Amino acid sequence: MADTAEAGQAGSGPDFRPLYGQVKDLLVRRIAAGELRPGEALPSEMRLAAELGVSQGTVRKALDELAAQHLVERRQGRGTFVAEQTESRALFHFFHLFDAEGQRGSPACREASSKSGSASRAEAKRLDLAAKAPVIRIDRVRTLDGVPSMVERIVVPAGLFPGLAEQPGDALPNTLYEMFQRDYGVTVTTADEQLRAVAAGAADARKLDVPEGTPLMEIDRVAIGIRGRPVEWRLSRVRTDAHTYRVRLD
Amino acid sequence: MADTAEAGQAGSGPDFRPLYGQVKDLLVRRIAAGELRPGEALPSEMRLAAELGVSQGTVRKALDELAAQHLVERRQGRGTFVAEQTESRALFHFFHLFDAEGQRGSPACREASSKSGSASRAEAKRLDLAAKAPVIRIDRVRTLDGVPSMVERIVVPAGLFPGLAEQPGDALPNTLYEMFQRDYGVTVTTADEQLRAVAAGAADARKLDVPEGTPLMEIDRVAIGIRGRPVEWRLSRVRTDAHTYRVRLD
DNA sequence: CAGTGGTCTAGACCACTTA
DNA sequence: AAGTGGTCTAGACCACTGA
Repeated sequence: MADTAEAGQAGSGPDFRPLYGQVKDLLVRRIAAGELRPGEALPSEMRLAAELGVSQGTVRKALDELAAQHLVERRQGRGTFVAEQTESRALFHFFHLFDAEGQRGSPACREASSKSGSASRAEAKRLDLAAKAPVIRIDRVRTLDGVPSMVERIVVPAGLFPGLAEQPGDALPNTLYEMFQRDYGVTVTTADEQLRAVAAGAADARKLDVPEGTPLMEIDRVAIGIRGRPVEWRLSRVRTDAHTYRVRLD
Repeated sequence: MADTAEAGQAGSGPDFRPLYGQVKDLLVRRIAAGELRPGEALPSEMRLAAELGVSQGTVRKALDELAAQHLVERRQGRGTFVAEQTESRALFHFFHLFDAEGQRGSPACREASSKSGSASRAEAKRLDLAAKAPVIRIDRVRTLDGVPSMVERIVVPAGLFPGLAEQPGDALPNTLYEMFQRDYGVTVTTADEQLRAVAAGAADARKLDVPEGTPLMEIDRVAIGIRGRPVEWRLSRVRTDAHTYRVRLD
């Protein structure tokens, strides 16, 4: 950092990274390593600038971009804080089912069970694991506004969640990502989803109380952690008679 | 603008808007009014700063935010340009169907027809029009990689697209948004989509060459123009046996 | 009241593009 | 060579927060 700072400007070279980008990387590494914990305040802009030997404007640009990625939150007059996975934040970013009036569906949990196992080929591929690596599988049914509306199969690498397999299924909270962060230091930052329409199989039909063959929306999600690696694979099948999946494109 | 600039800082008041926000608004108005046309270069940062009596840094912040919204494009060494709706841009932002290998499906058009009419209640509501306002309806079947895969009903306010109704349906291009902007000065900036799983009806089944009752994904989209008003309602039903709808969440 | 982030300014050097 | 956006700096005043 200092070398570039002494030059006083952008510098050059093939693999050059702007100063504010280097500041960003440094802060991301500190957060990912747990030196800065969720909810904790970062040093102020002035302090960071002094520590790193760059100007306040450069630190500001780095922090602004981290805030845009929801990795930190800035609060005027208070400071900059490592983002915390709250239930409302998790729902806002990762739960997109709304009822006809545009109200976010409020999910609850039912019939959850978790088991240990070793990764199938599909699981290993999705989670970027070695063949037969240990995984934990969670099956559950979720209700929306009281009606059984989703069946979910969740698969996570056992290595990231030591002890999770021993939890009884019904002890699992409704929004897992909050627990992932609080109890295991695993922060979900992004997710890739693939949606398709499928026909309800016999098991789906029974759990969701619909006729076999009913069209369901299948949501195939891989959640990515702060280090850029997959941390969860989730396959959901959803009734869309009372709720729709909403996206804003721009 | 000048009054705030003279003060030299943020200012105050209940409905205060930062200087860079005012610059943004001004530029958006100029683009929306057609004073700055798609593809055209904006004045340079220095020129804008001089014209508006603000510093270059303030103009820069405004332009950076407009670039983040894809309203302008910045090219180092060349200038800042009003964003143009190209086919690849339209597909990138508004077409989210990918095949199993992760390649974007390449859509083509078939059996397009367009007719004038007056808005139904649902159409008037979606498009924020008066009851029975004149609309143009386009029906078409689209293929993905050669296979008939989508049926679409597109509805637009006739007032925004004078003369469009007289176009024969098969003269319509594959990506409409490019034509909306080039021929009618209507720029689509964002869209709200609602997705659900539905069963193919008799007409769907015939057009898509699938059995009646096959699960299809229905995409209900309202496209919003640069002035913030709805400019198109599009209802699509899609086969998702070979393609999936992909979203990245963060 | 001191400390924080939010806004604004002025000026510098750089890399890139075009001519 | 001239002009553009990209980066970086230094310093100012502001609104907001909490002790």
